[in-house]
Amino acid sequence: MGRENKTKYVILGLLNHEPMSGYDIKKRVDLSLKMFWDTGFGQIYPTIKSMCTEELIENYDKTTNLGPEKIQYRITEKGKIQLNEWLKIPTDPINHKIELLLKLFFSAGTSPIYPIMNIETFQKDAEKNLHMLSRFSESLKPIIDDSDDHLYYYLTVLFGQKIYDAYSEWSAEAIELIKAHIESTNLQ
Amino acid sequence: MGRENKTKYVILGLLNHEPMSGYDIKKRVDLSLKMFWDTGFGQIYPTIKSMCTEELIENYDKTTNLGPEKIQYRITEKGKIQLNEWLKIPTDPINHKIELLLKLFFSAGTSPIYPIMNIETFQKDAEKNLHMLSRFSESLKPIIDDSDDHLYYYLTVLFGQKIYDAYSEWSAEAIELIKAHIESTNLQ
DNA sequence: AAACACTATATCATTTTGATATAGTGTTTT
DNA sequence: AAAACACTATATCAAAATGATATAGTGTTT
Repeated sequence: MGRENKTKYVILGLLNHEPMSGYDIKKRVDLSLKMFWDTGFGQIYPTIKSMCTEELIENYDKTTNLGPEKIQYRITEKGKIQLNEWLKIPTDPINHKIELLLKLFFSAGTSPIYPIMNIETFQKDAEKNLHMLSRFSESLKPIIDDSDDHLYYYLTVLFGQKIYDAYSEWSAEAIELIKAHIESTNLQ
Repeated sequence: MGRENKTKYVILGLLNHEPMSGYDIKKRVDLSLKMFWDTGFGQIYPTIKSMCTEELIENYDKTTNLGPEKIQYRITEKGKIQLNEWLKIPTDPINHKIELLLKLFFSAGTSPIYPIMNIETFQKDAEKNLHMLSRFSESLKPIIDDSDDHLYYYLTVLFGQKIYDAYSEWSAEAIELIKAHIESTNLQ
């Protein structure tokens, strides 16, 4: 999206922890970041290449021990500096892209059953996530002061809990308001 | 993005309400949708072109009355059908892109002042939005049953209130937890 | 041995982003 | 009156992101 490659920082952040291959990066993103960030191979592999020529990361070890050839990368000093610079600069406000609200906004004059169905699906998804997050939260809460890693990981989990809770609450209220609206317009 | 052009539905949705130019569409997006959807000229103008050849919208009136030439478009029957189809289909879960959390996740082992500063900025932005939204909310609440438009518009405002409230709450708790963590590690 | 699932890298078309170019109009400042 | 500025309006561009697909090896199950 013209200007700044954010995937670069995902790769720097992960490689700052331990050396990895492109495939490992994708797995780690899916496991730990997916709740607030996602990226695919189509972005990871080309970015790795350009980061190598920029010397932010470097080829580490071609572990031809087992399975398909795996190219391991590690962060360089230059890469560490760039990561730390990024951590210090202010962050732009979130740019929300919420297709459900776009649909809702354009749903005036149509049957309310589709908005309601869409909101219900949205609510179910939120509750599924809340369920999963509460397990994470319970296991992390007692150990947040053991290390920075635990604390910051917990903060991302807490964020997830807050927003999915907000989504769930909104869904319930929205459905109620739509149903009340149907009643009210039927009475007229 | 491969696959489906969402901007198409933004244009269909807005033109379904009234005929507009590309510039008008951008203005309307900035005014009404920006909280949950944004798009720029670089997407609007090319999409308008392809939608014209697909006959989803059509050139309406070149109002050469005053100011620069303005090209007005209106939705076609085919466009209305496609909009309604889209409103009926289930919506994919939100794909969050929250750079603040990405930074936080990678902030272990660094000075906590930058995470705290970033969270404070985030909280201030949330509270600014809450302020603005409460004004919208107060004026919309009494008239939600007057029309579908009002109801659905109110629901998007309510959504904004719920999430910015969640953001604000999380920010306060996150800062507290980071500060407590600093204390706790200093004591050891 | 065929089918399937998984690891691993890579590429592609399309969409999105954010910036910039161009040009006319209307208002304010010097 | 000229210059500076703000706004309307359309358009294009490079870079980044998305989501799909291609390719190929490995290991397990049918």
